[in-house]
Amino acid sequence: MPEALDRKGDRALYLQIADQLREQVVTGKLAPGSRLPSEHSLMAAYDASRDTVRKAIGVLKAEGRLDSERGRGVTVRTAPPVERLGSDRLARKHRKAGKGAYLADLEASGRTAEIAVTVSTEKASREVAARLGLKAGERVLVRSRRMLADGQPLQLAVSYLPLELVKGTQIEQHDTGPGGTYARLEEMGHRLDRFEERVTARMPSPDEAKSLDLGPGTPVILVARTAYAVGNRPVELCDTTMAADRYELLYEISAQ
Amino acid sequence: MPEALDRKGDRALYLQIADQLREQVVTGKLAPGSRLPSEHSLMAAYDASRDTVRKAIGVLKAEGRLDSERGRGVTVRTAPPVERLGSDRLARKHRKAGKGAYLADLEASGRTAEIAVTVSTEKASREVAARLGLKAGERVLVRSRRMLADGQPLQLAVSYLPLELVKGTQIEQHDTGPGGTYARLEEMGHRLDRFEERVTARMPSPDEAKSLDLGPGTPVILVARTAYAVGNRPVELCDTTMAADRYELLYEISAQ
DNA sequence: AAGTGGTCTAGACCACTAC
DNA sequence: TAGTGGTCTAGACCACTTT
Repeated sequence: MPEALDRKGDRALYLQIADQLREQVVTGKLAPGSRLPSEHSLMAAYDASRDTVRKAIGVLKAEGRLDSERGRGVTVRTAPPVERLGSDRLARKHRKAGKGAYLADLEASGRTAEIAVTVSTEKASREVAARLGLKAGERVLVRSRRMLADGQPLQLAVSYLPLELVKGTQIEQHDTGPGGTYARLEEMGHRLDRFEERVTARMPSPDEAKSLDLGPGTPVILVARTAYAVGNRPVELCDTTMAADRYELLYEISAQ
Repeated sequence: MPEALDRKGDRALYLQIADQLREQVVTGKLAPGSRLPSEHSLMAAYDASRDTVRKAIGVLKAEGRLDSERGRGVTVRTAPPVERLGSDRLARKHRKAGKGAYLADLEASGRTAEIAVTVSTEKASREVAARLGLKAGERVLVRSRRMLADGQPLQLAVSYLPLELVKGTQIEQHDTGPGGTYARLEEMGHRLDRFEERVTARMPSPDEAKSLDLGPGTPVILVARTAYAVGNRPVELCDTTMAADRYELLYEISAQ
């Protein structure tokens, strides 16, 4: 089955083996969910040492193509279902009456959704202060959320609001009520005008990987949102960390 | 310097070493650009084998925190400059007269920019046909670009346009002229209405890593854009692949 | 009990960089 | 030339899953 390896050339043995395995994965010859031959078989098939075979497998794990489990073997990773997150999710008219948009959308698609919330206050870091237009050291309300769908974690979100703005309001509670934080802000007279989202991606820290249950080779998408009230005052930040293989963000842009 | 390792516990030695090195990197005790002790020194410091030390370093390379070069040593990766890509880059009024927006923006910031373009025609794949509202097998014009700034590759972009729409126009040329493809389309009567961008991220293929000159542990951001003319007809696709550590996308969203 | 992947060691040779 | 990281091997023990 394996093609011949070039043992004299420049390209490392383990990279050549990785190339051959990758080829079989991307062409579907090794179907998603199927098992690879054991390390022992691959050693024999390629006449290579165990370390060399393991290194080849490690390359494909780092690319997010393979998973391995002790005692079970190495399998081709299956693509998880993808959430499409439209930019209209922030529109006023889409603010769900009953629960937050996250819960409503997911349960509409027939899945169980959970959110774990912790609320606290702290002094604004230099970065948070700058983004909210506060003086460093002013206090902010911090709402941390971990969202799950069907038991699987999908995203982590941390919101920051000027404490002076939200003290004594329902935004300090675990449940911010129908329509969520944004609905409460508007009721208080802070009519929202626009949102700004900055998007990038990177590899997760071990903590993030654990709490999002990320496989190796899975990056995270970072969305840093600022909500501006009419008059251009920033009233909320929301930094979201999501599993890149489980999300697709959709933005509409006018040509004007 | 190194703290004691737990040689009995559950956590693997190489992970404990990785933890200690990571701590030094994130706190800045090991500054960006600085060199780590050699593998030999680390072996002695931690009383571990070379493979174990190398595995610890490998963990941090996969996280995008360290780089290594044969003969030179292991260094803390320095953050590259970040391009901010605003969604207003697509607005009609921002269409630069002289050259494409990419070149104009970069040279305005005092850097040298290059684009390598190849143009061809091919039969639309099932996916491209679906996105462009064509029948599978209809021909499309394919424009592939590789953009560099100061010699460093920043992004790869592939555009697809219905051939029937652009046959015999300047869009088939390497240089599409002032204002680029979108300006030509509008001159031809296809007034643009809106763009849709779908954003996600994943680890690069080896080919992508090579042509974007990506270090290990650096994901790519994928932006799949569809340009719609008035009347909701899709007239162009543009799929962009960019180095995640060199880009930040900025979107403005109305609260309405 | 047998088979799987996970960790760790020791040693060898090589290619590259810096001096 | 000395020192660095890159590759490859061989063998050992362990933790876990499957049968």
